[in-house]
Amino acid sequence: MTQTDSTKIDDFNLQEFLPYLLNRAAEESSLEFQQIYKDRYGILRTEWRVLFHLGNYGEMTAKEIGERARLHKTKISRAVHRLETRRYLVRNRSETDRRVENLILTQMGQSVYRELSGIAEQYDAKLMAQFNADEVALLRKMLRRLAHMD
Amino acid sequence: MTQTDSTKIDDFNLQEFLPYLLNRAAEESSLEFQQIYKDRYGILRTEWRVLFHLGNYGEMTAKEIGERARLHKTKISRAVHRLETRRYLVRNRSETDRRVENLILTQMGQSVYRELSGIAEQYDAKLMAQFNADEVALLRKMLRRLAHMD
DNA sequence: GAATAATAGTTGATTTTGTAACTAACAAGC
DNA sequence: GCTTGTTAGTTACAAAATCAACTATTATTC
Repeated sequence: MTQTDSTKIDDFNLQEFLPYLLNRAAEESSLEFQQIYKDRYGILRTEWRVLFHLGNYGEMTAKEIGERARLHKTKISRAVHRLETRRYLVRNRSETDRRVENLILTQMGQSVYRELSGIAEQYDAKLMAQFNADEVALLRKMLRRLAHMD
Repeated sequence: MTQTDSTKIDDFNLQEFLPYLLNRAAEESSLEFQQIYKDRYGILRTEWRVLFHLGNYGEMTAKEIGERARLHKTKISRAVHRLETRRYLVRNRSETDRRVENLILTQMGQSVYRELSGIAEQYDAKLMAQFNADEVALLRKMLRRLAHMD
């Protein structure tokens, strides 16, 4: 099927459409890493995000994680429940506001986080290796801007 | 929660981790556009991808779409079914191989595609406007590489 | 300080996805 | 030309995501 096919409608080029490119790159670049935490620890994408937020930033509440990771509270709630069941974290109800619970990684959770963040670092290095340092720095900057993380 | 918090475990920085950045940027940059095709035409992400492949490349089989868009055949099958129900496309069984069906956008499908691709183009322009042309060209190139699209 | 509104988090119903097993058609080997 | 293997696409069942309604607690307002 070529560009000159009679059924081609307009001049829009999907291959250049930024949201599509971003999604394809995100899917592709996550695939391998995703497989590792799924196969090895049986955790899902959302659980990975929660685990990494706690490991990376330390003790937080569900709400704080939701804001930082841009995850909906129901997703967080279920992810926290599963991580708790696996004994990767414990909840600590706030003394000052009994609605709030502080989430804390257990020894086991920390150990899983450390192992996975090590693998993540290696994986990241491998991805970056195909570009030069300036390019990677610019890429990160642009992605942070697009993600409203700056 | 700061970096110096006692519960912080290591030196890994989530904000710099490429797969995470790519996912966040992809989610964020798709959100607004996604809302449009969802609210206006009631179609899902996978259906959007199938529709755009057919609109952009012309008549194709489910298998070809799957390869190009990196979508699993069950996803395609269901998306095609729904697009067919909405009368956005028709199936045309191949004469030479009765297993294969060529997928063709109807007038209605083409019209929806044209409207959405127009919106997509505007949206893309808006996203790019926050960077200069060189930066955008490099970003696209790097994303295509990461997505194995080159 | 009682009534109302707002917030943190959970639960349930529905939709969507993922995995595997399936059907139908074609291809290859003998 | 019949058995075996492969391919295109579908379907069934389980797992996960989404959305709205819910509980419990705190904040606000009169």
